[in-house]
Amino acid sequence: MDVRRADHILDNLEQMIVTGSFAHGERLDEIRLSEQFGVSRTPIREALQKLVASGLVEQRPRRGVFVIEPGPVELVEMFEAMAELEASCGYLAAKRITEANLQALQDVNELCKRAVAAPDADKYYAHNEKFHHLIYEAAQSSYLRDLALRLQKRLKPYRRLQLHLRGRLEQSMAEHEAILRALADGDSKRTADELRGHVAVQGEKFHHLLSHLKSKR
Amino acid sequence: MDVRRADHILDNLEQMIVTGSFAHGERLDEIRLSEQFGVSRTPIREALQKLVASGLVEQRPRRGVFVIEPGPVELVEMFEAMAELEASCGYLAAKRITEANLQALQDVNELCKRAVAAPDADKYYAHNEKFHHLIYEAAQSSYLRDLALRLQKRLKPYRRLQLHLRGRLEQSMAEHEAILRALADGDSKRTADELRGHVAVQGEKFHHLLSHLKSKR
DNA sequence: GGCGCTGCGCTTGTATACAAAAATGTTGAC
DNA sequence: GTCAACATTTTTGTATACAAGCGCAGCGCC
Repeated sequence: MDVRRADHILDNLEQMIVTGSFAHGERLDEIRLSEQFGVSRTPIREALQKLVASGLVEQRPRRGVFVIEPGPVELVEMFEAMAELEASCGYLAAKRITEANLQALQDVNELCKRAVAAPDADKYYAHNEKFHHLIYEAAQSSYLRDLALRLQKRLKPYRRLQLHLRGRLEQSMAEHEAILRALADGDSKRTADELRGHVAVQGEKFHHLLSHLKSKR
Repeated sequence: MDVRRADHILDNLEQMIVTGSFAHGERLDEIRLSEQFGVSRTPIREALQKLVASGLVEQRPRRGVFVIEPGPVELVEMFEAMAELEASCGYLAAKRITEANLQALQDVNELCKRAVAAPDADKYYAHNEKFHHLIYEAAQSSYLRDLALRLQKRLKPYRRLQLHLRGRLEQSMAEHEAILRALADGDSKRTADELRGHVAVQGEKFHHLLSHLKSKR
């Protein structure tokens, strides 16, 4: 089953952090966590190290590890980087995509379209994610793909927030269509631009959402 | 001094791996390393975990960690990703670069030019690195900058190889000039293209070098 | 009253002991 | 001679014990 307890703990902690079980800047107490998970400090520390490496927490020597709640600036930067990574994947994908890949993308996009028509935001979210994963794959560069996957995962909780904005689903679909056309044409620059815009708009929407929430208080 | 032994060990191991102290696929023996460094297995394991996270080694559960010697395919993919990251940084930098940043770039480029004239490959290498770092900074996106820095560090040992190819220094300088012109013009797309080409050519040269070495055997 | 010093407790970092799984060597049957 | 099953050894993963630095309260000094 769980051959290594540390791996299990890592997944749990990751989940807890992204779902906000810890306050901003809170110290992750090794002893408390070890009691909570029913293991010794060793596997806890192992998991914490990996969290540090993944960038979810910050380690201050001899002080402990603290959860990093990225501020607005960091988040905008991350969305920006995501836009660039997607643009890069699209740039390469346009040159290398196979008929089969393109067909798969169109199929997934069809599913997206139906989710919009429903409308079923959750379903759309899932298919949309698949759509982007297919583009990462089509770029045929595992290093770039892994970068994109990692950052996408990191941004997941924030991307979800802005999905329920009115009209966003329809707009997103239109962008998908444009991306598909560019890919089908094998136009790498246009694909890159369309993808960059598609992701950047998410960052902007998110930014608006943030300022909105702020002004409300 | 060395408040945490594990950090020191990590740096050493990193160095040893990139300089080829270990054979391809060799298992990093925890006990041997702990004797070698004069510490217990605990800090060794901690360092190994970080190496796993950084992608220099691979961990197979209950088997140990093994050094990953990236094959030709992986290396080409990494150079490709580097080209894309640099292009992205350039794209953003062209929109955001300040006069001061631009001047700093031009100054460093002047140093590069002198190193070429000398010719001093080592000095050129150092200044060239600074040149690219300045571009990462000018992009004003710390996330993207960190990605670029990490991959650049990873590719360091391979990039060095192809620096002594005849005529490469002069060609590289010409590319730098083109990049600077595009940046000065604030032309983000041209900057991206120039940078992509500049880095991609390194990857290609490296590829040629590889096949050359292979055919020689 | 404010400030710095000192000692105690708490937490991290490291060493060692133990458990469990994989690698390896040995023996015996065919 | 080969192969498979078992025992031994080796190595990873986890628990516990110990060391060492940081924070903070209490105390004295200015």
